[in-house]
Amino acid sequence: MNIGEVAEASGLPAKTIRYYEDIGLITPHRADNGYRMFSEAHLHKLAFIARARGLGFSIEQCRTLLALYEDRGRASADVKKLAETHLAEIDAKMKELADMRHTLADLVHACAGDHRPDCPILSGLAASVVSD
Amino acid sequence: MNIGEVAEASGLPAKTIRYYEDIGLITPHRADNGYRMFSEAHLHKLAFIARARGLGFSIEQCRTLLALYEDRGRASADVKKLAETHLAEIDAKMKELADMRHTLADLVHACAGDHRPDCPILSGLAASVVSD
DNA sequence: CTTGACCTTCCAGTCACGGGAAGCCCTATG
DNA sequence: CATAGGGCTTCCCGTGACTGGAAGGTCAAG
Repeated sequence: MNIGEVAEASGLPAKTIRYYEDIGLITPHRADNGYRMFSEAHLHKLAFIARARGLGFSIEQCRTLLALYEDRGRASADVKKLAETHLAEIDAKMKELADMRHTLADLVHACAGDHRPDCPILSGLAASVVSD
Repeated sequence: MNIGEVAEASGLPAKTIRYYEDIGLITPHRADNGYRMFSEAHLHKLAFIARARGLGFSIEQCRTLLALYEDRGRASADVKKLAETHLAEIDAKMKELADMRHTLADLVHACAGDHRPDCPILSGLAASVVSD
């Protein structure tokens, strides 16, 4: 398969697939004309990566996941550990966002949102400092 | 004040403050020796930016917020609108993370996490494709 | 006079791509 | 057989918001 076909089949843009080759995630063969040639196994890997990325794993985490996937002697504990690490990252981000959301929602709630200039959102951002 | 002092006082790294000058968010004066000289008003602005960034506003949103802040004739509706836009962005990100978290937590839950190689996490990422 | 802390500019790297240019390859059609 | 189109190639730049580091000027203390 050419890159266009695997792009279609995997859902990844061709640009992204080339990038993945650049950083050594996949190594397609080359036809005589220089075109990349992908096997079913390559497509399989790309789909794997696409799903892992979709779950928010970083490229380096995907690299590790792929290595574990291809290692028939892996321990599922290693995979689980990586996934739990990522889960913790997600939780941390969610908490950060929730904190932001909380503060911001309060400010938005307090703001009249009319034609007048006084605005609790701006006051909140300016915080304790008085004037300038 | 020198950059070190405003960095300390605003909580922003000196590097970041120089960057903010680069992109035109602040324009400190210069002493004869070339050092940046910050006034109280500059510090005030930096603290404002730091808080807005802390709430997740982008640099460009901060630029707009600053302009509104300094416009005595602004309408609070404009500020509120920007804040609500950002609130919606936060909600979108939270939903994305929640979806990821949900799927990932299911996979993690299903994984024994022992010395054996069979792993639902990897199977889940490999999804419908059979083998290679 | 030297040391060390501070300041300056500039360049490169981060992460994970995306846009676009310049040019080769292949197929179909007139 | 020429050409038009679509697909493929490489290469380089840009994104956001910084961060790290090198090379060098400045200042106050001892």
